[in-house]
Amino acid sequence: MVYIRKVESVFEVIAEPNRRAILSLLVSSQQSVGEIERELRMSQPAVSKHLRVLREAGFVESTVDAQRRLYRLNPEPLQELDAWLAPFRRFWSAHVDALERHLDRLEQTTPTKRKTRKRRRGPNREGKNGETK
Amino acid sequence: MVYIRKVESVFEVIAEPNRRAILSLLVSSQQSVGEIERELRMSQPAVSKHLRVLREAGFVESTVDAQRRLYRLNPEPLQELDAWLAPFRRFWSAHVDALERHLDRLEQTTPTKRKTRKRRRGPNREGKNGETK
DNA sequence: ACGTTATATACCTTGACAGGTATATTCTCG
DNA sequence: CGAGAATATACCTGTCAAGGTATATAACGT
Repeated sequence: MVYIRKVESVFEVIAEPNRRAILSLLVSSQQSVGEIERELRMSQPAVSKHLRVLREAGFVESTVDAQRRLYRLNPEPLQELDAWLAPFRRFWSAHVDALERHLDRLEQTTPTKRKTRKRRRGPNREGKNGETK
Repeated sequence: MVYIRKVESVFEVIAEPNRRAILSLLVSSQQSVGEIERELRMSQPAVSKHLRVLREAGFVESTVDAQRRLYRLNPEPLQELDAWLAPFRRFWSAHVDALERHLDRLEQTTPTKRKTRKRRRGPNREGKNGETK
């Protein structure tokens, strides 16, 4: 029975609601297992198991503090997710632009009160940083 | 037998690799089921089932073209995901900044060649749009 | 050294999901 | 109308993940 090391993808890891809760908790500060257990009202083994998954996928790191383990966030996997989103961001900005052009045309042909129409914003966020992974 | 409408979370939907592949395919243009089937080399029922999940979760919409159904992307669920990422982005930008400050201090105390050190960038992207969702 | 606290792991059970095959449905065209 | 194309659905099955209980491991304080 050859053991295949199960490398869970970023997506599978964050598919689990409790794991997302843990991540959201850690975004403000590091926490011990017991603290997570209490704040999220999960059983201790459950917390430990989710932390293991998160750790093996690189979402969190831990340091030892006597009997406690302090877990803290590691951004890389979520940055990967962010990178994955890039093409879709381009997609939806393109669509917002199209909609705006459409509204602009409507406005031109239908000269109504001509009140508030938000100004177009610059070259659509996610500037040249991010995305390059 | 009361049917509970299973509303899959954005995260569960994109946890499936084939579904992500479909989304990536649709980002460039709309496609029929048959086209997706061929391009991704999946069975037709598999494609239909994934499309059903994607449709019910709002990731895609379809229009009828004779016997075909053309599926196209709908950005909202992915925008939700983008919004979920916001706090974590703040987290990792903060850390990049901390790292830079650290490096700056190192540089000060160790006056070496003093060559290229990138300038700090402004208030960390994802300007006041997005996120408010 | 001992009891206690904190965390990890083993084992088991249950439920969900993804894929396959077969079939239903719907449209087109001759 | 009938054959065939395109898509959806039903049913079945294997796999796997998540949670629970019990237990192991390790470090603390006395």
